[in-house]
This record gives sequence, C-alpha cells and structure tokens, in this order.
Amino acid sequence: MATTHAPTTEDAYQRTAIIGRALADPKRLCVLESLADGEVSVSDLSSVVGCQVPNMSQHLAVLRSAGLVVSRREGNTVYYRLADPRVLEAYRLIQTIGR
Amino acid sequence: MATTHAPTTEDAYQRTAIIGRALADPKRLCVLESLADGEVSVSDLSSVVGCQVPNMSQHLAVLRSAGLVVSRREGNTVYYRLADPRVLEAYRLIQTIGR
DNA sequence: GGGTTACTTGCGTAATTGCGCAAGCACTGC
DNA sequence: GCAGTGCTTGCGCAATTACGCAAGTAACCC
Repeated sequence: MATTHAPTTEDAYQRTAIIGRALADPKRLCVLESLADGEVSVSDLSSVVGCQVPNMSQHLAVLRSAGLVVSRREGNTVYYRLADPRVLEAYRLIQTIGR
Repeated sequence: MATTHAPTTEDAYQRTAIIGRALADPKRLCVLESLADGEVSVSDLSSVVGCQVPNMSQHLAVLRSAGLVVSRREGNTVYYRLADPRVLEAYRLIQTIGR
C-alpha cells in the first residue's frame, strides 16, 4: 500500500508544527520542566512560573491541545501532568541544542 | 563547581523557546526534512516547500538564527544544511509525539 | 561597463499571540 | 439555598508573525 517513503502530508507537518508552537514560549517550557517529577496544580504552576492564574490556564490549554499534557480534577483542584515521557525527552533534546 | 540542580535560567528558557518557535511552522519543518539527506539550495527548497523565494529566505533566516541550519555560498548559489544531527533527531521525536 | 541569475532585505497588511482584567463554571463546605 | 475556593473563558489591546511584492546585493558571463 505505497508506503514507499512516507511523503509526509501537509497535515502531518501541521500537527508537528502545533507541538513546536507549544514549545515556543519560556513559561510553557518552565511548566514542562515543573511537571517532570509528577503532577502539579494550576495555582502551584502559576506560582512557580510567575504569572497570573488565568494566564497559566491559557498556556496549559495550548499545551493540552498540543497533546503534551493531560489534566485530572480532584475536588476543586485541577492537576496537570505530562502526557508522555517523550515530551520531556524532546524538551531536553531541544534544550541541549540551544546551549 | 556548583552543578547542584541546574536552576534553568530565564535566559535558557528563552533560547530553547526560540528553537521551539523555529519548529512551529509546517514549511520550516518541510525544510528540515528536505535537508535530512544533505545540503539544498534556496531555490530548490522553495520549489519543494511550495513558496516564493523571498518567503523561503525569511524562513531560512528564522532557522538560521535559531542555530538549526547553516549556509554556504558557492558561486551565486547558497546551500543550506542542518547545523547538527540532533536537529533532525528532535524533529523526528516531536513528529512521533504528534501522530 | 551591462545583463542575467540567485538570494536577501525592506515595506505594508492581515492574522495570530500573550497578557491583564472581569465574568463565568465547578466543586466544597455551611 | 448561600459563600468561598480553584480554574476556565471572554474581551480588548499591544506586539509578533507570515505573506506578497518591490528593491537591493552578490557573483557570474559577455
């Protein structure tokens, strides 16, 4: 079934670009690093990153729609965690390229 | 030499974010993939990606200032290539996360 | 010198993004 | 029911971005 060279569709580029876009902000990178050791609540994340809660919520929405993080509600606290260990792996790799 | 926990400075986040930003466009991702097998000229890249040459030149400037590609001039042709094999590695990794 | 090819840069515009602030929702108590 | 806490969403604004087009630079050939 013509899997000759994997032509890489425009759609595949688009999905990958959405992830790149999610990695394009310092605060979002700080979030990913903060989630390396396990799940963290939104308010704790906003403290660590140093921004207001609504702003943090928007950044988390970007990360979530890119499929990099997932959320879980417990009472009235929402905890976020990395969706996949490869997310941290990718972040670390890009980090080493940048130094 | 105080390598305690690597606090990750704001500046380090910024440099990593610039790379993420460079990976945030489908056309630029197509460029990286096109450069996987070796150097390619600007006009050839614009043909493969499907955009005008000035537009391609701008995308290449983004990739270049992020340190992902380097250029070399031969006569009046400018060839671009990946600056580091890890760039392709990072692209592939992000790609698998996205599918 | 002039002319051609290959690429870069500047300019204007439409679209997207990050932020602050206010309002809305979801859940827990009372 | 009524607060109160924690998070999300909508709105307005300043800043950034991608694109097309024109003009500029660099190297080649005559």
